[in-house]
Amino acid sequence: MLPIFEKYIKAQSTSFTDEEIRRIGAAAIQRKVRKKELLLNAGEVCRYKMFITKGFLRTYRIGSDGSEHLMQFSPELTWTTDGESYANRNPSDYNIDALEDSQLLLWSKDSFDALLTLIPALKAFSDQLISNNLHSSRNRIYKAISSTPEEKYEDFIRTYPGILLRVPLRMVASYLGMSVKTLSRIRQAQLQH
Amino acid sequence: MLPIFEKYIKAQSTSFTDEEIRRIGAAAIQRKVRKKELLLNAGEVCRYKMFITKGFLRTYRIGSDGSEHLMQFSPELTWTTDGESYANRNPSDYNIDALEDSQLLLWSKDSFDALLTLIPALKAFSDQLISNNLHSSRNRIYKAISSTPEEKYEDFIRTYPGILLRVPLRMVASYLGMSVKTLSRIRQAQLQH
DNA sequence: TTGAAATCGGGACAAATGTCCTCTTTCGAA
DNA sequence: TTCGAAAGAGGACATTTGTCCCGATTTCAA
Repeated sequence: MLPIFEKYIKAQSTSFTDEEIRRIGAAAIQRKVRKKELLLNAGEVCRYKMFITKGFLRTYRIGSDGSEHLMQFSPELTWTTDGESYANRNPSDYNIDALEDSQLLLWSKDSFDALLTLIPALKAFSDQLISNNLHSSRNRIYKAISSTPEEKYEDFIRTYPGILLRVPLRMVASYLGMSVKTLSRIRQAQLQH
Repeated sequence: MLPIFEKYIKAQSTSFTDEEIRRIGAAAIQRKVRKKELLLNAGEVCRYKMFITKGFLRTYRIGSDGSEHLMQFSPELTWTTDGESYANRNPSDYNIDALEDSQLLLWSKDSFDALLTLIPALKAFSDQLISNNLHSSRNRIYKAISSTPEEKYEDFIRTYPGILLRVPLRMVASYLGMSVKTLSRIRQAQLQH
């Protein structure tokens, strides 16, 4: 798993020395999970920042009526955590589980914080990830309040090509905030062309 | 304006020395704007971080069909900018204008960046603001994909009491991603209780 | 002060969306 | 392999939501 992570880091930023990359990787816990395995249970504190070297995770929340609402897809070579719970050691509102057998690197807050002070380039990289995250969250809000279901679906397949092939439609519908029925109607209408 | 800002900063964080607060304030440009005045025009680069000492701003985006979509309300004692445009000096997709006569403090990226390196407490404070922003954005996404219009409205008046009294209903409807008609129906139904 | 524009509620109607159901196919665990 | 569960399409129907009107009131700028 570490070679995958190292290759990813080098592709993302040229600011790291090889020694720094080695230290970051050395601080990680390696973990393999099977499909459907739970990595974070709502109510628990999210103790780790996670990097997915292989596989596919999702982050979702259970509504008061018991329904699942999918907040995030996390394919390989992306990061995930509940930042709020991780930073403040609060119980999380979210669940994270594996949609496919996956391989992960985990950093506890203590060890990651130590790396951040030790390696300024990591702090800059982490800030950049947060900034990107904020930007894409704003875009998602904009689409959620401004687009029709058709537009949301088209935007989804444009922005995340490939995800559609890996997850059930009901998860895409949940992510987009519409019923499976609406999504399947849209797809049916598009077959007419 | 500066005394208001200084009082705000002291209330938010005890990590600043008086001298640091003075320097931060000294780097700001003071600006007064009249209601309806435009502070950022879509297509322009957002050159400033803004702090509202008095008044009320909004951030919105114009859809391809010409409709306004309200992304953010910014009352007094809050910050606003288009972070994406500000950080990368890209043309912005957003407009920012004044909903009331307002008084602002503006920092250009160059002068704010200088402050960030000079004053570590400011970097920590700024990181905290971004973290809060990301957290509330996630919550807004969750509500957008999981709540009925009624729930969105009730959550809005719970989360932002007071805003409803200061802005036209159509802006609240736009912020929540529903038509004015739907919002007015919900309000009508609530009068029955 | 006055006239134009904006706000907001309401009615009527059409369109979109959700729920509930069935049926078929696929998937997954024993 | 086999059996039960999940996925996904589709029909029927009710509900919700949006659009297009109108009219009364308020707001704003000349």
